[in-house]
Amino acid sequence: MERKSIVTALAALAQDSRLAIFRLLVQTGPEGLSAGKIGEALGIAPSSLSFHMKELTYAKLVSSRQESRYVIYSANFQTMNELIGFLTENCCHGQPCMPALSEERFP
Amino acid sequence: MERKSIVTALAALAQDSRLAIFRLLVQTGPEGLSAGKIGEALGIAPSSLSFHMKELTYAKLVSSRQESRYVIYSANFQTMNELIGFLTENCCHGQPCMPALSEERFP
DNA sequence: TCCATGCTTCAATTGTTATTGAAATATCGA
DNA sequence: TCGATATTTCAATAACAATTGAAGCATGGA
Repeated sequence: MERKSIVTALAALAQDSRLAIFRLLVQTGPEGLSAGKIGEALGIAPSSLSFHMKELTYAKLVSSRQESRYVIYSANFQTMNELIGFLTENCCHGQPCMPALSEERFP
Repeated sequence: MERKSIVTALAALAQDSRLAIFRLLVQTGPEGLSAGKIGEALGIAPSSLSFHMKELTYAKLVSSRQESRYVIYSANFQTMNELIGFLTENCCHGQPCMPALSEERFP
């Protein structure tokens, strides 16, 4: 993942509604949620939601699939990981620095 | 860490220069770097750098200390971790989802 | 085929952010 | 004390992002 894509992903997450959407989808898992459910769960107007989903999709943080007349969105876990990896890469010259923080992060 | 602080931190990182600054400081470790060194390393003008450091400081992603006439900045690792924790919290309802990703992230 | 539902697109408005150069402040060494 | 170095502040400009409501486009059921 290149630096430009990382900035795009961070910018996509750096917004109240989108951060809430992304987290909801992360917690929901691969089965995802329809646009309608997301909007309802978070109190976001349809056109506004659509705008935000487009940003998240462009940043490759979520994927969508059509299911009859619903659009189902789900989190893209790989992008999330590449993001985290980028931020922490080669931390402290690779020297031991935070032994307490290496617990399992993904179940 | 509250959601508002998370958005602030993400917004601080969602910018080319600041992401580069933060990464440089993460890789440098606790000893940190002076403002001048950072600007020189990344080709950022002093006033612009100062603006960005203020953003990163406000977001608690970096800390600074005065050392004679230099200002030394260093990454705030705790904030970085809280950020990562927030994004991945309760991933997939807590069900196993990505066993391959649990390798140590911090040396 | 027609209507209702689910979602997206568009245009306008408003607010926020980055960059620049010049000026200010503060510390150090001669 | 004076000049040089290190950094921050300020004001102006230009670019970008979020929200709203109305209109558009599919899909599915009566």
